[in-house]
Amino acid sequence: MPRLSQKIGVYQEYLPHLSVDCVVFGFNENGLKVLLLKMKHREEWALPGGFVGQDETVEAAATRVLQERTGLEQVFLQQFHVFSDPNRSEGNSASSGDKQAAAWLNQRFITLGFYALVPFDKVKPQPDAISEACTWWDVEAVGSLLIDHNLILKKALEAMRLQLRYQPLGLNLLPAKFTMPQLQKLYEIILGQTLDRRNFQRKMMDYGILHRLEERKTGVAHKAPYYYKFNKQRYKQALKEGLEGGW
Amino acid sequence: MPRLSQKIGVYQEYLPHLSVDCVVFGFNENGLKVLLLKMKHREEWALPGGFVGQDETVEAAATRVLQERTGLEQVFLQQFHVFSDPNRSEGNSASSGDKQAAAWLNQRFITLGFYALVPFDKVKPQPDAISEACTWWDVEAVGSLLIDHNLILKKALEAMRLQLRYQPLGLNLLPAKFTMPQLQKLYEIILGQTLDRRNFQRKMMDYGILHRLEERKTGVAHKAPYYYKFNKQRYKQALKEGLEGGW
DNA sequence: ACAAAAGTGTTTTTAGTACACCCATGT
DNA sequence: ACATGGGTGTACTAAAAACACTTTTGT
Repeated sequence: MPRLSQKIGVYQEYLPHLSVDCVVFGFNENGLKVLLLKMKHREEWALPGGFVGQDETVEAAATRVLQERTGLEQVFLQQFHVFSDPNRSEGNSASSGDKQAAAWLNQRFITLGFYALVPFDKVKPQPDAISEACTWWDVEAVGSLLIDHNLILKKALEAMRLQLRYQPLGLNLLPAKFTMPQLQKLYEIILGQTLDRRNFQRKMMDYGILHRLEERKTGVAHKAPYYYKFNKQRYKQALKEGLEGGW
Repeated sequence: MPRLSQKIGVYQEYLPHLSVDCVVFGFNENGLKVLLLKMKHREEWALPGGFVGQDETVEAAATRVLQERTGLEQVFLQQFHVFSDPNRSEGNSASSGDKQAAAWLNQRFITLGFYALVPFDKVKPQPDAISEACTWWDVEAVGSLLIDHNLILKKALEAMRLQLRYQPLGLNLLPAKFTMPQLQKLYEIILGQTLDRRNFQRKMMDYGILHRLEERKTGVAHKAPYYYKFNKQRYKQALKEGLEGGW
């Protein structure tokens, strides 16, 4: 394990040995998506990540990473696990022309896993300096990722599913106005099971976190569904106090 | 914020800026207890904590801390939150005769919160080098703790309560043989509410994680309760797969 | 014998599931 | 007009909560 002299170029502004990795979930008609980066000179894709400033909270660091990759200021962020296997980056030594960068990147890193729920359409994916691409991937279609990022993704999904049991979800994944079938599809995809349309609607309405608009969706075949909005006050209250009942 | 030269005496074996704090819960007749340390030259009590070895997982670090403070090898440990406010140790500069120690302790620390569930009677509380006492405190009677340790304790309780909704609990807090009223009291204390004795018993038995012994408690007034044991196989299975129903 | 605590059983209520019916819209 | 998807209501079922009764033991 290489030891690290703390002051190496621009990296001195960060805490050594510590990184954040963000599992950014988005949602569109085709399912649940996750934002991935294609590193230069590498086959694998990776989760967007970054480091923690000397004077920054880990949440702020994750928010900053998210802002840089998605352009979004306000995101729903959730810590879910710390990954600290000393060999987690095994066989992934960074080889860069920049010696400082290589020294920094070859440290042992303990990474803090965050997951984020973001509105798919509002995201403008931006690669970072060491990446050549940044795009959405269908969660089902994700291949082999950098180091332990597959594990991090798996844990993020588990954490999100668990959270869905007792917290509302959707405010940060759906547009401001959305239809009930959209919301249902989101739940089905996250939970990995189909749900009864009619029971779903009733249960959601019973939670009291939704408000139905007069407006209906236009330009659709068949009966036009209503639009709904979240009642943000009740939604936030439910985030704190929890919902009852599971799926 | 003081910068840190990494190599300072014995501390070079640890990762800088990173600590673990353990909220160790125990349980006896009088309620839920938490293990606290009284620091030398300080008024406040503190959670047992430590640092992460250069080549150690954070779980191993927490386990090591637990082993040192309680003598226990096998403990139930759970990551629950990362505390990273840059000002969390505000007004708590360490003043030690040992300059190296002071420099180390005055770094900014991001701390990883763990909670542990341990068998109260089996614990032999051991103060560490910088503490003058290590004892159990009733969770309800805990006063003002060092830096943000009150917050860490509060979050640990919340995390434990949440986990109780979908996971079994008690194997690591109760003796091998225990009575149903004991188990119920544990649940009541953790949940902060009273439960119906009869419904509780039925629900617990329906989970299928308990096995009733022939033996009954002796030397008690009134009708003697049976002893129960956990079925460890089913218990561990339930830990993974979850229990249904909340409280 | 009686008060207190424990074990077992039943009723009531609530929440979850399954399903039937009607409505609206584009083809 | 009809196929498809959306909205509403009702019956059925399982689980949770409330409650009654009996048993045991020390005083």
